[in-house]
Amino acid sequence: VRSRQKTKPLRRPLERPDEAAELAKQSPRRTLGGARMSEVAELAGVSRMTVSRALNEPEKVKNELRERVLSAVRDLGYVHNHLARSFSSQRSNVIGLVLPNIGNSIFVPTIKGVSDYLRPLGAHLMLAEAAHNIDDEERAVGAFLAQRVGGLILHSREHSPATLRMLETTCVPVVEMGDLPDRSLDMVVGYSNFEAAKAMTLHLAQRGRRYIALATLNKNPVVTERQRGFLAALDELGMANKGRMITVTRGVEGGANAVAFVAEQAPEIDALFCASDVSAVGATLECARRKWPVPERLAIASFNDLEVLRFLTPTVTCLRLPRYEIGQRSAALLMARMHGEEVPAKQIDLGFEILHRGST
Amino acid sequence: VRSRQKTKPLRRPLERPDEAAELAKQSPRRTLGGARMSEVAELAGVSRMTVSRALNEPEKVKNELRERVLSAVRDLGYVHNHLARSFSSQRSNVIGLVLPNIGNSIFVPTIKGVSDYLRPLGAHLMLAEAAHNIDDEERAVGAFLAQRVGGLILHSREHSPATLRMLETTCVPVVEMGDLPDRSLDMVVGYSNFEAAKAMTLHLAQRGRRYIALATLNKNPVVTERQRGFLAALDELGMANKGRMITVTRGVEGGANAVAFVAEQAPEIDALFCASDVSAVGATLECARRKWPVPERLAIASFNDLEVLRFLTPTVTCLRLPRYEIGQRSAALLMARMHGEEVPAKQIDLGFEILHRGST
DNA sequence: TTGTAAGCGTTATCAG
DNA sequence: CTGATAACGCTTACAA
Repeated sequence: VRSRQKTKPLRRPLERPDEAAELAKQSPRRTLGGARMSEVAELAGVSRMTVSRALNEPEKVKNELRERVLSAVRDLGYVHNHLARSFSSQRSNVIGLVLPNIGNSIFVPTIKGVSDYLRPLGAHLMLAEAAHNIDDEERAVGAFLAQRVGGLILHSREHSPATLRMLETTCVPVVEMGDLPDRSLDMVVGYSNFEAAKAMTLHLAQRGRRYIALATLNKNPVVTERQRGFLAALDELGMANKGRMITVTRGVEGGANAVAFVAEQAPEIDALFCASDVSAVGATLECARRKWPVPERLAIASFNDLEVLRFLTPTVTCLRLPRYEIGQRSAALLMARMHGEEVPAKQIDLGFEILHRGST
Repeated sequence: VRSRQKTKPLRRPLERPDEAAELAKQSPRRTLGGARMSEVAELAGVSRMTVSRALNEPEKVKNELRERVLSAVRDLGYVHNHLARSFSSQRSNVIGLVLPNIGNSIFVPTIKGVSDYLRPLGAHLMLAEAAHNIDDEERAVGAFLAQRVGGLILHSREHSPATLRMLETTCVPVVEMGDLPDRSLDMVVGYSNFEAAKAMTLHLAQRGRRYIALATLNKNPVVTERQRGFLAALDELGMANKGRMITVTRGVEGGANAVAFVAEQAPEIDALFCASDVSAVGATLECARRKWPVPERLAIASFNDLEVLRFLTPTVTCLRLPRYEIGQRSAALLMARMHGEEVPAKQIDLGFEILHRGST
């Protein structure tokens, strides 16, 4: 509780020392914080603007004054109010990241990539979830725009008309993480699910596999692209009628079930391409349980590069996807835009790599 | 670009239609967004306050007016400015979560728990990383306080003096996620690493294991507690001289190395308690590679309940830790505090559970 | 139930 | 390089 001097304080200062506690109980808690910039200015014997400059553009303030300001900041334990700054400057250093599912570890490297890029720039990250559906995304985007974030990263390809309208009218820079090539809002960073799936399918064929199965989750845009890539590869190989697509549930279990399906319903299949999160782990372990030699009886390939895959027996071939880099580059593009820089490429394809290992 | 009416506009409106683009190039991009509340008010033929009420406390506005306001909001594509709201009301609906390492999937359920709790309340989540060190935490906390978050969740036990001071002077509600019991800043949610480690060690002894090794990462407060629990159990069993503590590197590899260590340096060991992230996976796979029967040659227990553990051969015994619940409860406590509610328990022990499976 | 005026703490702008 | 002042867009407090 600090004393203020105002001619006519509408929000009067507290009179009694215990009044603070009472107030806190009555009304929602406040984010007051400690000293204000004007108090720092007073203590340092300068104007608020000099304090503001000393904090934001130190080089524009003479050494002596800057020292005095910074020491006043320390003495008062002043914490620069970025909320007021954003409000006043109409410019925010917070960005919003919308992910399909915060609970999916697959996105961890991406979040980390974003976070690592933002930190040294003094920017901050807000996280929201849009459970793989357009309306949730609309809510998340709306909430972020309400918070007046300086930029947005969306991990999705589809947006509701209302989302598009909001994005358009607010002119907030947006980066989409997603499949490439893509008709984009503005900037996109990602890799091609089509090309990646195709490349891995070709790899399996090249390793002598004749009957390849693709295991995916229920249809969604990403799954569709991977299926297209898979089919395109088979087509190119003249093996169109030898492919099979199966749908699995999420998790390790899904992969195990896929192997069970092969055993029971489609014994001709000699390669399983697991294009859904951790299913390759389940598939490999299930083969071990059934004492199926991998890759002789069933070759296994994974879409996602999980650390465990390197430690299974046999080690599992997978795609290395640029998940961390996607986070980094998205953040970089966004920050560049937010600082008004020219952004050269509008679509950045970060590619992928096949890590050939024991399972194929 | 919208027109404004001011008697003396310091920040003058744009005159030419292409001026916006020019401005955007010169100066950092702005978060302007579309219409303002006063424009909504004008269109609806009411005062700003009525718009504000219609948005924040709809029940306090007569039906007809509310309809008119909401329809004006739609027509203008107005997005409520929470930045200005927070600034004006000195109250924020954003909370900050500081994690030791955003890149560690272990924290995913916790983030998800926080996020799931906040979403229906219309609150938002900012994420920061404090690479297991006190100075980084200080920076993260400082940044969050600068953003005037309404509350803070810290995943750590130790704080720098400057952090403590900031927290104290700003009076922001804080929840710590961490070890229990703990001398806390304010509120703590977690489980006891000591008790969990002790319980699992007792379990291993009960399963007939005589020489138990504990594999941990390099010393940190959590590791220390787990080691204490391990030693306490051995002590209680009169097996104090039969225990062994080994340090491993992060990742699957660490667990594999632990098994190699047992094979080469300490063959008497018949149980390995992996108290560091995914090391139990590595240990189990390495035993398979060496054709060591588990649990006969080496029993394996894990501290963390990873999904894969249920699918390895044998399935791996582990602790179920309340990671998701910790996120939820932390958020719940924090929101309660932020709304000025009485918070009954200051320390919430969410306990743990031993999931007894094939590896022991 | 609705409206009026002051105020939140900073920065943009312009003058010195 | 520094300072005075208005403005940012909303909410609080109070009056009608």
